[in-house]
Amino acid sequence: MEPECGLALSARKVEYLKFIFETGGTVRTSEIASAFNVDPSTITKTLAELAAAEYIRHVPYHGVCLTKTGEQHAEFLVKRHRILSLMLVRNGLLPRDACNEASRFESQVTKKAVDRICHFMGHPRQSACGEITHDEDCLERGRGTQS
Amino acid sequence: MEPECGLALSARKVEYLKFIFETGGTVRTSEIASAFNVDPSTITKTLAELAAAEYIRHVPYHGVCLTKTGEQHAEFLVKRHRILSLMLVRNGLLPRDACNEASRFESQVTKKAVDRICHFMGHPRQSACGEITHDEDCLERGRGTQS
DNA sequence: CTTGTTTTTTGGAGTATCCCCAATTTTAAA
DNA sequence: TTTAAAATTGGGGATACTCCAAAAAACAAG
Repeated sequence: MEPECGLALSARKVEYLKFIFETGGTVRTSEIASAFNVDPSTITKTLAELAAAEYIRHVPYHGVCLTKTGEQHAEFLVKRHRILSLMLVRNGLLPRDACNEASRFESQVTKKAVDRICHFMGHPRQSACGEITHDEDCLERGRGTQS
Repeated sequence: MEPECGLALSARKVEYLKFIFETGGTVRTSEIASAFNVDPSTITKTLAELAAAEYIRHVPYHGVCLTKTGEQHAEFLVKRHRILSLMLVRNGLLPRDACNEASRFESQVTKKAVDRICHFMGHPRQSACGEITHDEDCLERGRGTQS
């Protein structure tokens, strides 16, 4: 695994991908556009990039859905957000603020770091903004493995 | 105080400003360029922007030094880095990794959040990467003040 | 005090990531 | 089948980075 694993997507793309994941199924351009208050044409362009990277399948004029890869990655993105939010809450922030701060910086935090924080916190199931599910990687990591 | 206080500078500018602060006195373009492994012309341009924002004074062909504002801000930047690094160490990361992760995302963390984390951690004097000094704002914040 | 080396700056250009508007295309409902 | 809504395309702009080549300034040595 590359050391910078988890930094492939920009902050904005992370937000869009999480939104698609959480909405579920086929998501329309207009849904994303209004959720983030940006012009639909901006969404179309970003979706094209996410599709090129094979995170989503885009049927023009109909909407997008996650690929298998996209879904796995989105699971990580959501977990990362929740682990970081929880860490902030456990370090003195209000849930709402924790969530906002995390959204701003989470795209810059590696998977390795998230797994270690997760392990340190005892693989919690509940965050400030939703449930946390744990993958194999995460459950293994953190004890002796400094890689 | 604006809610987004602390987000004025890009990640790169934060790094440059911290470097100028930590080097101290008058810093030359070439010093910054070699420290970050970028072309000197890139530094000249960024310094022009930092000078326009009045964080530094730039005497062409001679170097830059911090303004009063720049120095105060740099103190905050260094403290933010150290508080976040320390939080990561206290949440399971190795000091080196904590420092690297923090450098990547710190530019997106508000002063408000830093003050609360700092308060929560008991205004520590020592981080993974240096001493921490505390300002008035920080010592006041966090108890009841949710602003 | 002038030549030659080093440092810095200027000007030009490219990439990436955002964003919006206007016009066109497609879909879907009346 | 006409028409309104949704989506896309094409064009353009902003910010934040980056580098290279050429000009300018500084400085040291002779």
